[in-house]
Amino acid sequence: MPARTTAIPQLNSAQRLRALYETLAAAYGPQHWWPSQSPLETIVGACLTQGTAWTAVERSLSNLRQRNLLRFDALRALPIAELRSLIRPSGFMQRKAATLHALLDLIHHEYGGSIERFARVPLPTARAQLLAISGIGPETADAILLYALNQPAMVVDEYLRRVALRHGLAPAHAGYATLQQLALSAFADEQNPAALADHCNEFHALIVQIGKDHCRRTPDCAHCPLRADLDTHLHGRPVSC
DNA sequence: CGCCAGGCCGTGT
DNA sequence: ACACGGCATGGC
Repeated sequence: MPARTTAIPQLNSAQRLRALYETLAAAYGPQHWWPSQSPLETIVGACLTQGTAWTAVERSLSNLRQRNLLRFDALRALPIAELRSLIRPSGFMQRKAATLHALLDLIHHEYGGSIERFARVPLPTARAQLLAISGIGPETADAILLYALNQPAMVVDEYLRRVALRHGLAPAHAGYATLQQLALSAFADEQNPAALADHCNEFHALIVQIGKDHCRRTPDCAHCPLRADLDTHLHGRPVSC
């Protein structure tokens, strides 16, 4: 029994998250998220992707793009019924159309339709305004803050929850805020907000990538890039990912 | 056919 | 505070 001859330092959860991040980054490389042409498109995509496969979202975005409607004023002027029909492919169209419209109204009334200006608002303020809109919950709010407004908001999703649980990094009952703090703790040494935002950006994108590849409800851990480094970096004992 | 996808809300315990 | 069903559509 092998008894490791060299002692492997016991890492705390923040260090383990950081190791997990580095492992994913090495395995997958830069993700270049969010896949969109503009902040407005990012916002629309963030709303449309709720509970929906991204391929379906692309069809909706394509509908809008073909009609040259991925512009703020044009999109806001679009009658709600037409918006519904154009975003139909991504599902939940009633709610999503209403949510999108409410969001465009917020940006119009509070920031003169300038996403730029919205992006300069302090993160907690912008987050509260987003969460006040029916249909925008914590994950969508943080996705908009991070990928459209370049704010250092860590996005927590089901994949991160699964990874954290399976690696013993969070209790089973951990809620959104707990998981967000946990993920952020990996970058506690980063004081620069812009640099922190870059880490948040990459981290969430990597989690989604590995999630799609291996962490579905029926996990495929056989070729998971986290598997090779589990023993050495994460906890020193075999754990499924 | 059944399950799932880059969630959120309202309701019932 | 948490669990659960509904919301809609399309890919596999």
